[in-house]
Amino acid sequence: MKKLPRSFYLRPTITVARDLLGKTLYRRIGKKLLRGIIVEVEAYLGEKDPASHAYRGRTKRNEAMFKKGGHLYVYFTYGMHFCANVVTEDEGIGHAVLLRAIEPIEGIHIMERNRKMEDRIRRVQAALTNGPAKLCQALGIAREENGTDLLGHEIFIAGGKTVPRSQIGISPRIGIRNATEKKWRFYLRGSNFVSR
DNA sequence: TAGTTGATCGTCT
DNA sequence: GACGATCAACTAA
Repeated sequence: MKKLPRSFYLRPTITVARDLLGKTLYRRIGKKLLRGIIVEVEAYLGEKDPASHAYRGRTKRNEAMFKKGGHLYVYFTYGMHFCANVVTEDEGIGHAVLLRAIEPIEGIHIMERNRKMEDRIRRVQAALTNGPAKLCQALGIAREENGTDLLGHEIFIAGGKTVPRSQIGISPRIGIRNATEKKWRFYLRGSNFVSR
């Protein structure tokens, strides 16, 4: 499976968000390779978007959002969680796509360990990665991964199944308080691994 | 099943 | 000093 080229990420953010559905997200940790299908994302359009971290321009925190498309923006929130975004469009433009959920494919045992589920009561497999912070924990993505180039070898995205238009669901984003909320959340219809 | 709350801290006001 | 692109545990019914 071939890595998506830089040009994939340099396109309009909404387009990239939709096209990321069905693609395969890879995470290499040492010799171990984790893998999952992207099933849910949200677009954040920087200066045009009051809900975006980049709405008020560049700060130390959102610096990575302004990198060239194809980098990773990881932020820390609620005092305990990390969330990962795929940076889109050209350098200097603060747009990104939040990865909200994946369907685990490979390295599931390692994901369970990362999520510290070992000694817990058996859970549905979806609980492993069906939320932006869960996904990061399962894949071992944290502060150090902020700014990672997705054309590198640690974290990257490659082609997956092609998703027919009819399989893509659209809805308002989750956890946004702004009244001007747009329908910028995209997910795979019928997937059991989408967040609630 | 729905609704509420505690955890916990970096960032921006 | 307030609060958040969240989650899990808890309560009530």
